[in-house]
Parts: sequence; C-alpha cells; structure tokens
Amino acid sequence: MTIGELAAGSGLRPSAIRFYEKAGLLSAPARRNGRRVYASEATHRLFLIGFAKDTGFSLPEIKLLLHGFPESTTAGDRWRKLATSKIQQLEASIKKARAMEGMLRSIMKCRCTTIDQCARGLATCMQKRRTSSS
Amino acid sequence: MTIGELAAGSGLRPSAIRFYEKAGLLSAPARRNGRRVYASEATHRLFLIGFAKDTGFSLPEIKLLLHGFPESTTAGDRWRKLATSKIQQLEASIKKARAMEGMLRSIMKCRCTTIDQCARGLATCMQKRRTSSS
DNA sequence: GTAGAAGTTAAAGCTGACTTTAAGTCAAGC
DNA sequence: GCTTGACTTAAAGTCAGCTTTAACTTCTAC
Repeated sequence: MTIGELAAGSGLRPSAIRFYEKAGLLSAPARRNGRRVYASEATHRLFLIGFAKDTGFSLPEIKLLLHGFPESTTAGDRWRKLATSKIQQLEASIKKARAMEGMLRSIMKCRCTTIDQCARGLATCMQKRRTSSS
Repeated sequence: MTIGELAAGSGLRPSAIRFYEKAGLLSAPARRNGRRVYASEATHRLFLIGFAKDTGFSLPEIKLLLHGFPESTTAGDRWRKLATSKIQQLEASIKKARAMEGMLRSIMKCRCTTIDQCARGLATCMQKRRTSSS
C-alpha cells in the first residue's frame, strides 16, 4: 500500500500520516525506491489512533498508550490506566459546560438596555455573591 | 487608572488589555504623555468580557456582542440572540463528551493482550457496526 | 540627577495538530 | 521521451489568545 492508498482508506491526508510517523505514533514502514510501503496492519493502527483521538486523547497521550508501558503490560491494562483519568477530565468538562449553560440561561433574562449597564450590573452582582459567600 | 492598576483590578495582564484594545473589544482610552489612562468603567467592561469568555464566547463573538448590533438593540436582546446558539453548542459538546465517556467505559473492559490485537478488534467491531446499521 | 519600575510599540513566540510550500525524485500512461 | 501525478524532505504557515522580546520613553523615589 502506498501512503496515498493508506490515507484514502483511513480518511486521513498523507501529510497527517507522515506527521504521526514523525511524532512516534506510527513506526516507519518499509521503503521501495524511497517511498513508504505499508502493510495492511497500518490501517488498523490508524483506526486505533483515530479511536483514541475521538475519545479525547492527545497525540502525546496516544504515544504513551502505544509505547509508554513495559512490553509486558496488556492493552487492557494500558487502556484502564489512561481511560480512568480521561473519564475524570471528561466529567470535569461536562460539569463546566453545564455551569456555562446555567450562566447563559441567566443572562438571557437580562433586561438591560445598554451593554455598559449590563456590565455594571454583572460586576456588582458577582461582587455581592463573592462577599456574601465568604 | 493606569493600565497596570486596571490589570491588577481585573486579574489580567497589561498585555491582555492592550490585546483586547487592538482586537476591538475595548475602546482606546485617553492618554496622558502617551500612556493609557482608564476610567473606572473599564473595570466593568473587562468584567463583562471575562464573563462572556467564561460562558464560552470567543473574542470575535464578544466583539459582536459589543459592537455587532444596531445601536438600538438592547443588551438583553443581544444576549438572547448570541446565547441561544451558544447554548446549543454547549449541549452538543456535552453530548459529545458523554459519547466519548461511553466509549472509554467500553474500552476499559478490553481483554486484549497487545495493542495490535486491540486495533484489529476495534476496526472489525466498528466496521460491523457500520455495515449492520446501513 | 539617576536608578529602577512601569509604560509604549511592532513583531515574534507559544501550544497542538496538522497543512502548505518549495524544491526535487519517481512512476505510469501515451 | 514526455507529461502528469504521486511521492520525498525540511521548513514555514495556520488558528486563538495571549505573552514575550527588543528597543525605547516616562514616572517615581531617593
């Protein structure tokens, strides 16, 4: 498989595949006349990388998943180790998003005429909140 | 107020305030000997900007909130217009995060020994899912 | 009057995940 | 044998939202 075929088969651009190789996510394939020649496993590797990306892993984290454990560590154990903290991060981000949504629903009730009036109101209101809670 | 005092009062760095000014979020203040001199309203403006940022607005969106409407549009109407779509975006991102969390909880049950085995499994499983749903 | 803190500008740097560009090599079809 | 398209590399560009740097001016305190 050429890099173009691999790219087409995985929905990535060739440049992304080269980038992953350079980043250490993908091992360097064989070459024929200087050009990369991939075995079909490469598609699965890319699929795995895509899955990890879809579930919120950064490229350094994916590299950790692939190469950051002792050889003897099973794939399942690697996932459990990394997914646990990622789930916590996701829950934190969900919590934050809900808080943002709540603030937006409040501000939608705004009766201010001018933005400056609104700014004064917000600042005063938030200040009160801080002083009353402390 | 000097830029340093305004920065200290709003928890920003002077560079951020200059950046907001250049980005069109903050109107250019008066100058004394070349230096910016702020009125106390500037603190409220910055508070508003911070609030908008905290609720998920980008700087261009905040600029829109402040200057992207006819003068006659009330602050309340501006917020309602912009917050509505922002809330939808937030709900989409929450939905996505929950989907990611679900995928992570599944992969945590992985019994694979090697990552390559896992990659094959994932690719096959996902392919099945796609073909069976189409 | 001088040191040092704080202000000024434009321009470059930072992060992450790539893409684009430039300049060159190689392969396939006519 | 020539064109066209796909490949190669290193380096630079992209986006957001600032920060940092460099070179310079100005304010404040002693």
